[in-house]
Amino acid sequence: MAAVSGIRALIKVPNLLILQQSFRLTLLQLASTRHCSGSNGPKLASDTENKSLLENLSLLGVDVKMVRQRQPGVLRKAFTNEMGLAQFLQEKGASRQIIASIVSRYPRAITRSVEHLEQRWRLWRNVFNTDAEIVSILGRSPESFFRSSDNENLEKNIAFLISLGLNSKDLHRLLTTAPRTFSNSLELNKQMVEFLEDICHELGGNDPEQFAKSVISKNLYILIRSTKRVKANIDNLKTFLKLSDAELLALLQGHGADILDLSNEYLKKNFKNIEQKIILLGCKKNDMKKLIINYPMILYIGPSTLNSKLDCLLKGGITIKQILEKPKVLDYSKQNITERLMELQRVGYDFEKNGINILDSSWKRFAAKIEKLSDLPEE
DNA sequence: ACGACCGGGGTCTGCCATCGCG
DNA sequence: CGCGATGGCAGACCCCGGTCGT
Repeated sequence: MAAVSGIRALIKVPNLLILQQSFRLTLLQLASTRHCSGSNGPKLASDTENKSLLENLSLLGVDVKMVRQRQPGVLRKAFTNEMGLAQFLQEKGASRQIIASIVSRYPRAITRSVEHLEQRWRLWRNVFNTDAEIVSILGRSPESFFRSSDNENLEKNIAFLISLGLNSKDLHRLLTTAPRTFSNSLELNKQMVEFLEDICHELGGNDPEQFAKSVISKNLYILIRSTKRVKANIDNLKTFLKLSDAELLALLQGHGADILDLSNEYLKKNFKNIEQKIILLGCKKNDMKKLIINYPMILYIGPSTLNSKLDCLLKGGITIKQILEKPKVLDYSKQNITERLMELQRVGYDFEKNGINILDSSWKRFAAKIEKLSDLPEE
């Protein structure tokens, strides 16, 4: 123990002095030289936290309690690069608060060298136009950027995704929406793509590559789901609805892609709920198939939300038959539906005569319509 | 001029489990 | 064993407007 404290003291003293004088650059260099030793010596002190590190983190405004809770091992490391990281991020335009928040939420970030960070940043910049975009994603999800230290893998991933035919706009949306995709191992991403291609093949599709690409661009989360989950959902859809191969393929290529990443239990639960609810409302079991094929996103809506939307529509004078014909009206929030129904009632809108398409339009169009109806003399 | 049809766009992490390695 | 890397999970919609046929 004594020997270890000695080593700690050697590191600690210069750090403190330099910090007090605010010579950040010097500290940075010091930090990176500390890195090079790559020693595992501190094993001896595996139960002790690095005091100078703790001090640095406090200076940066990091929530040390959170760090301790998330990745306690990081605090015991002798060699870290918190100041280098902080400076790096600051130069990219991150505020002090953002930096503190990033380190608090993903402490391992401070183990990356500046060279590593620069390389990784460059790779991300292949997809993003500005540093600010990247900073905003790091603020949102530090883990996505820092969890992997394998830059080569990242580079290969980007190349792989491009090779699938995804253009730069797709790539941009993908990395913005599901940044974790890029930290997956290349192998994992390949597995999902191959899985999708196999599905297409099995269902008699003639362009598996196009199919995979289409599913990915429609469901940007698909690559961060397990093939196990996606497979179970596909199997369940097929069984529940007794779909033919061609029907299933069409569903998956269309809006059905979105529901593949629901958790298996949630999908089942929602399916059962829809079935129960519409039977309660006097529909037949085979209305389900048409309903879901026409509007797969209904499976996305949880039981309480869906039921209250339906009740709301029914109470507003719309029939379940009309809803089955135009299920897309369920796309809108309950709030939105309620407000529209009130407006429509005010102007005496006749759903039986005019249908319910008015509910499936933008507010702008809706308001214009209402205005026109209000101006019209009552008959 | 109007409305039905249809597709697209936004948005999504933070935690735990497991494995391999030194 | 402890750590880093990686896989996997639960969570649970909403809104807009181009276009084309009439």
